[in-house]
Amino acid sequence: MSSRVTIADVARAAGVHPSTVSRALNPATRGLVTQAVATRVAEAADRLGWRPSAVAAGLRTRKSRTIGILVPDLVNPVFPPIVRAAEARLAEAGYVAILANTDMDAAREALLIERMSGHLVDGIMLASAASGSTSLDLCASLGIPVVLINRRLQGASVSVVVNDDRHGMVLAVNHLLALGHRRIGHIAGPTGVSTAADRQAGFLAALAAAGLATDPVPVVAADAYTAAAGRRAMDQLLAAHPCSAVAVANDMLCLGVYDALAAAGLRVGADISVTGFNDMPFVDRISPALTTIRIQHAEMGRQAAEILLAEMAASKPDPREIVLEPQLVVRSSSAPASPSALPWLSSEKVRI
Amino acid sequence: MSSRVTIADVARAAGVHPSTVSRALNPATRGLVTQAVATRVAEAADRLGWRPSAVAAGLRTRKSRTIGILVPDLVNPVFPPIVRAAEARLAEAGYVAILANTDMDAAREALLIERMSGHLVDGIMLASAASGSTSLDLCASLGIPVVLINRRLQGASVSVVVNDDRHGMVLAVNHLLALGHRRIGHIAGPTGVSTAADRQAGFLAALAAAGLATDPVPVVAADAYTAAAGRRAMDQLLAAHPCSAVAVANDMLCLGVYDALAAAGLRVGADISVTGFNDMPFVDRISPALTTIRIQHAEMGRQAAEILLAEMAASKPDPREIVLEPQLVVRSSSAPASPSALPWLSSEKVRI
DNA sequence: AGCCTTGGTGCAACCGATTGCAGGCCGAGA
DNA sequence: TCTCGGCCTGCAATCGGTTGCACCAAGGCT
Repeated sequence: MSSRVTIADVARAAGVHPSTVSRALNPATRGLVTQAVATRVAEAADRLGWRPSAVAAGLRTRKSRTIGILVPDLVNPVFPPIVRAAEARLAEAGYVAILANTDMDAAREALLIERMSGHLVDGIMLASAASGSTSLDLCASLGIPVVLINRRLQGASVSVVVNDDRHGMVLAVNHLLALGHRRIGHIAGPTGVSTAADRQAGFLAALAAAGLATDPVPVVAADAYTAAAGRRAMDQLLAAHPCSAVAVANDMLCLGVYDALAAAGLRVGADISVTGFNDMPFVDRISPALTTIRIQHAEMGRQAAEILLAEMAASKPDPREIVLEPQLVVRSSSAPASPSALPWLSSEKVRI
Repeated sequence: MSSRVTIADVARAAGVHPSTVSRALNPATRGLVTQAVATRVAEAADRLGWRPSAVAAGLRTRKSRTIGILVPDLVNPVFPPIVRAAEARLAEAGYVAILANTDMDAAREALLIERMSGHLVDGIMLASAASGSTSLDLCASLGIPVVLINRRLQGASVSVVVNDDRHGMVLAVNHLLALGHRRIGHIAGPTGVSTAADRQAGFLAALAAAGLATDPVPVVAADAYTAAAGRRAMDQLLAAHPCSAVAVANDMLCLGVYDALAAAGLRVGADISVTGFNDMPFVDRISPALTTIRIQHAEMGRQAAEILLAEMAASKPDPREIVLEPQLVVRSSSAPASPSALPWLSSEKVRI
């Protein structure tokens, strides 16, 4: 009971050598032994209740069938679907996932990577890597394949799975344009983050394509992807750039944007239109329901797992880049622009 | 570069035997070697860039400094805070967490547990164990300490960390009573789940304590903790038990309850009051903001980790039961009962 | 018939750290 | 000065599979 059943026990029971048991029990090497022996061994194994020791095998093979997943903060609703899907795909392939939260702390991240390396993880999925992070170098020096999720990183020669953030924002802005809006503001994400940069680029490109002036640039950058930052940014935008619609870089920011607009006495979806980005859970339940850009979160996790599995099987690095297409989801926070409904916009003229 | 630095390399560099290196590098055994040797070894170790191999150590010690966390579905917003807090506490103690989703599938759960056992997990945290599951027996036979989170299990002799569900529901009902409601319904969770049973018990107890009749019992059980199930249950409740307030067993159910009430033309927080349970993220953002019972999710994860750490250190099982206190959070979905605002309640009389 | 190939199995080293046991050295007590 | 005990350190076995290599038997080929 207390002592584990080993292949030596199985070997004794089946009357063969331990190495034969190993070969018979491992699907990859089963072909090396006679069919008859294989079945005899298999039967002895489960009669004795043998269970493979991933640890022992890992020590010898230097592979643990384990992969590490690093997210900044699992409580951020963006990550659970990613982790979920990745874990599902990995489990299918016989892998287990080690999860850890980095809290966006570089030192902590490095520590976690080293610890995971001690557990011989075969690969690491890095979600929302911070720019300027040395984690990639660390993984490289440890010889661990990496795949970045959600955020791209400058000049990184590793595989990435990201959303087409630029195009997503173009979809949002075009939607607002189609509703007749001409004065559209943008609340950007924190600087140094690829999602923020790409979405802002999409915003400007869409305005330019529509022939709308972007001088002064009606953009305010939030300092984090949080509701509080969204509120502050929207307050600034209201003061600096009167507009009838605002394309926001992130759903979480929108919560704060809603607050700022409510405080300013503006009705979202009536006096002013708002679009978000991510389609995180429950934004269809807030009031008014948020028009936003849906990201294929689960698909991101799945693809990342797929890439890592391929990369671990292959011997060469061969970094790939998967860009997933986002989708516009129209709800009630965006509505046609109607000049009469926007008295605050004409305040300048009124003053004359 | 490719070959890992081992204690043998360090031993050579420091001019001592590998076993001495092991003792010098392991904090627990450092006292066995001379101070001078310890520092010489430590210095050689980090000059060479030695990193401990948890796998090799684990093979020998039969401890992996790894624990498994099993949740039904990470996407359910209840779990991320639990997992997050547990992982944080475990990381502090030098452990890593293996996460897996069971999908409420018993076979899958068993497979995952066996796989984790192969990775020599030192303990397992089981969130929302299904009743009638054999997982506990499996863990026992594998000799793995377990702690249950969120849901209790009948006659299980393992540690648990749960919320005081009964008391939480009493808080909700008392709140509704204080608002003047006398006809209060209950939408219960799926049968066989401890949270559902305990909350329903709390509901009935609170009504009884207030001297209100519970015959017929104004309860409808949802068949799952989902919005869709909530909607169906509310439709049934509306048909069977006219009431001015409904205490719902779970926030997710409330989303469906809101839908059902909207479809029936009833305004939540005006025509009818609703209370939820869990205080999951963003229910303060839905319209109307949900009055609910806050559970200490993070604390649950932290305590579970704490128990597991203690249990692994000790040699005896000593199962503990931690019951955390919930808290009423009043928002806009609950309001004073005013007969005039509830014409639909008096429909029977109107018909006369 | 003799030789070579091929398939199947056994042998033993190996992955990297841990630990019980033995032995050496040194200081203290007789 | 001799002995005993304690403190360090070295030795080697061990954890449980994996795998390169050797070996053997059987079958095919000339």
